[in-house]
Formats: sequence, C-alpha cells, structure tokens
Amino acid sequence: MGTTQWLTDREQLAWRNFIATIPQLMAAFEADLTPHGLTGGDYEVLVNLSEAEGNHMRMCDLAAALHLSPSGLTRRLDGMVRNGWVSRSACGADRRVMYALLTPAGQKKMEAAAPDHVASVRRHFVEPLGANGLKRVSDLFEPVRSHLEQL
Amino acid sequence: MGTTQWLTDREQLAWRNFIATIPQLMAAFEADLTPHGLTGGDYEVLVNLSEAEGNHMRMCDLAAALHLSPSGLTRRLDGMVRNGWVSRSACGADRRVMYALLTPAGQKKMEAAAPDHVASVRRHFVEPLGANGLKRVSDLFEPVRSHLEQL
DNA sequence: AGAGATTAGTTGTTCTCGCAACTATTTCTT
DNA sequence: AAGAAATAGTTGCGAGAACAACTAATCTCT
Repeated sequence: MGTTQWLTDREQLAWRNFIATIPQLMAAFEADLTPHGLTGGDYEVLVNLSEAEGNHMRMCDLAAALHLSPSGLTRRLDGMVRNGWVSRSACGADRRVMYALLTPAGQKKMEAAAPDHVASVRRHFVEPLGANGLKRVSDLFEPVRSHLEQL
Repeated sequence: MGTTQWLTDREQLAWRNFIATIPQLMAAFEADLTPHGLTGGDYEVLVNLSEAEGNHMRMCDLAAALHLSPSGLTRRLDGMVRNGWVSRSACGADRRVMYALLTPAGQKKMEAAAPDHVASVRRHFVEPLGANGLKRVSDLFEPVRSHLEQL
C-alpha cells in the first residue's frame, strides 16, 4: 500500500504501556537484590554457573547465555572475582579458553539471595499476573521469540 | 509455610524465556533506528515533544515521562541540542524551569524515522503476536503495571 | 607440514546513566 | 515578611557495557 499502517489508538496505548512496564519490572528485581550486595547481572552469573556441569563455564558460552559482549563479561567477572564469588581457571585441553568457576562463597551467596529473588518475582510478576497468566504470556511471546531467533 | 514457593519447571522455563526475549526485542528496535542516526532514547524524546502542547516540555516532566533521572535527561538533551533536534528555552513564569523544545529539524527527523520504527514494531512484535495477541498481552500486564505504580 | 582463517579472551576508549552535591528559584509556615 | 522546605536543573564522579584493536591458540585446506 505504501502508506504506513499503524495501530489503533487503544492498541498503541497498550503497546506503550507494555513497553514502559518492562524497565520498571527489572528495576524492582534489582532493588530486591541490592540488600545482598548483588546486582542483577551478578545474580545471573551465579545462577548460570550453579546450573552448569562442574559449576564452571567457558567465558564465551557464559557471555552468550547472558547476551553479553566478551569485554562486558570480562569486566563483570573482574568484580565478582574480587568479591571471591567466582574464580578463573585455565582449560587443559584448549589453552585459549578460560573457565569461570563458581566458588563455595559464590554458591553460598546465591543460595542466600535466591529465596528473596524468587519472592520478588512472585510479588512483582507472578502474583499480579495470576496463576495461568504466566503461561499465557509465555505462549503469546513464543512467536515473538522465535522470530527474533532468526537474526 | 516458611519454605520458598517456587514455580514449576515449565513455568520457570516460560518465565525465563519471556525475560530473555525483552532485551532482544529492544535491541531490534534500536537497530532499525540507527540508519537514521537515532538511538531509541533520542526517538522517545522526539515523540514525547512532538505530542506535547507547543512542542515543548519542562525538563522534569520529560524526565518523568521517560523514566530518566534529571541528570540523565540533561546529558541526553546535550547531544540532541548539539544535533539541532531540540533547543532549550527559559520559562518566563518560573525561572527555575527549562523547556526542551522540538526544532523543525527535530520534527523532520522524527517524521523521517517514524515509518521505519512503526514497521519495526509491526515486524518484530505486532505480527508475531497476532491481531488480538497485543491486546491480550496488555490486558495481562495491566495488574503487573498497576502493582508497580504503587512504589 | 605450513599459511591463512577462525576462535577465545583481554585491554583501551567511549558512551550512557544514576547518585550525590550544588545553585537558583519558588512555595509554605507562622 | 522572613526563614524553612520543596522544586528545577546542572555538574563531578563512578559503574556498566559495547566496539575496535590486539594477542594467543586452534583449526582448515592444500
């Protein structure tokens, strides 16, 4: 048609409200982690490592999992190493790779923070959404998600 | 109960997928604006000003609309003023306030970028979601939103 | 086996943004 | 009307992250 096809006023409002809600949601999760001295980014690192085989991951795999650039991950890990939550260890098989390894202190840190984080997710997201709302949202987002994967 | 009440495995997966999708979505919108030399933040400023009475807003109102800190807005505007898209103008009635004013060049910039942005939203979000999916998502998010407002 | 391409990770630089501190102006209190 | 409190905006500083350039190691192709 050539002309731009926009949304109806009500749809546009809905869209804007939705997209404005996301950052607030993220900020709320961050806020509930700060009492533990953790950022949201730190927490994600801990969770990923704790779920990995041997509690360690290659830097590049971890960066991919976190949607973080290589340099971004290097710097984020710098801080966490300084705090003693993770350590770096070389790989015997491939001397290019560095493993990020969860330390016992990091494990403890995550276990201490996890219940609060879960409670935060429940309070700010799951409960307002309702029991089956979460499932419906995830179903609705599946096409959006798979479309983005094709980039 | 005392024990942490977590989500089922399927719900947890859904939740994680959802929260991982958002940053990708934002990145896609940003990417479709860069050919115009605009960041997503710049675009939001232009849209807000273009919809305001007299194409101008007080800094603090604009900051609130964008969920941006005062200093953050000051710096963002610095760049846009340098590009000639907005200008600052004093308020006669209250000499504390500065108005951010959309310039004709800024207006043109926004009008040039808008169709591409709209197309991007349609392509990455509206179409994958389906015609009524958008409405359902916004309905589902309304409780989340109103809960967050109470902070 | 050896040259070139690919992959992993770090460092220098730059950008964006928030917090705290500060100035300037207005509004509230009494 | 004067002092106190609140509000608007800017600036110094530091954290977080991306991009480009770089080193080092591995893989591929002939």
